[in-house]
Amino acid sequence: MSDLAQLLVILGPTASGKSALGIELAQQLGGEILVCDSTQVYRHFDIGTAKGPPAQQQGIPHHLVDLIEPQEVFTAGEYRQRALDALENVRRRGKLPILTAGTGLYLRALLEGLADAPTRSEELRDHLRAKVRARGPEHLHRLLSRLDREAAGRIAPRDTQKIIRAIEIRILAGKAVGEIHRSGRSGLAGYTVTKIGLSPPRDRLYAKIDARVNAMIAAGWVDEVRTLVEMGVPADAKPFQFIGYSDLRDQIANGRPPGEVVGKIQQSTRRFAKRQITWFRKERDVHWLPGFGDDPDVIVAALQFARLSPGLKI
RNA sequence: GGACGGGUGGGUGAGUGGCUAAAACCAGCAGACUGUAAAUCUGCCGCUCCUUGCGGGCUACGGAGGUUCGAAUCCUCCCCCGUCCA
Repeated sequence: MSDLAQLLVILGPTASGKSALGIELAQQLGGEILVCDSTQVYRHFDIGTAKGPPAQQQGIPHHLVDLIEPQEVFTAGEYRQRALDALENVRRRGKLPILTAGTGLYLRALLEGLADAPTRSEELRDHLRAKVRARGPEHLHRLLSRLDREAAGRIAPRDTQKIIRAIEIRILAGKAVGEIHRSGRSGLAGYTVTKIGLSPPRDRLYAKIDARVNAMIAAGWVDEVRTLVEMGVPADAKPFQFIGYSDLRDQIANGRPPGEVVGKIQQSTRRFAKRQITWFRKERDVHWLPGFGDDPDVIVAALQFARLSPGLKI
């Protein structure tokens, strides 16, 4: 028991104040931040992914940010690997690791592990995607039915992305997805995990999101996008799929005012927040706090809860 | 004052007598998701009742009347909005 290190997780939808709370707790408890966010691992995509500028970080080290270049593809497996390393480093320094998590899949990959499935194969995927273009998504679903009936029953006929992954696993591993999943996965060992969830009221969260998008624009998001294009980041680079980036890029390319797409960006962000909420709802053992992470009451409550949790020596 | 065009569910917008609680899209809500996850996908979406059924009731297409077995759809009057002529 006393050998177990503590890991504090702060989870919640975008704009709920995870970073602010994380920094506050890190200061109070001697911690460092581990970011669990699929977008912040990309370098050069800063404003739109809400990376806190150094001034905001109060000297608290932030890990798992700016790991790769825009052209690279990142995965949950890769994240898990890097997060385990980062976690170990923080622990070794005797600091409290505080994970601020907005990407549910990555959080789960770290805490619960991933099944022993093959990594993605770009060649196979290109091939399968070509099939979809030629014959439609249903064709691919029928193919999956023949290869892995169980998976086909679970995946919607038009969910091409998940169908491709299932076929990929079946072909590369020679086994059905279900079989691989049933053989288990190994979660995070050696840590006592304490989870704090932020769940501000929906209407206030949405208002905050709208305001934050405006603030991002005011902070020079458009120039950031312009620079990315000038740097030669290809239009199909993964991070251009992140909310707002391709909208702004297209506006710039067409010589239209970026303000036109602000409403659309706010809306996409709200919908994204909703999906995060749905995901986190079923996360187990979360101590939910009904406000924003920079709300003094929430900070007090979070500190109190963190101090009570087992294994935390402060 | 006159001539046309139009007023449909939160929005846009189809629908010209029954197959219409009303297409489609958007928004919203709910959900799925073990290697692209800020991705990808699914369901619901007037109110209400229950014996949850291709079930019942109620309300609904600017307003009020009328025609009809039956009207968002036809007729009359009225009220708004747009364009044009005076």
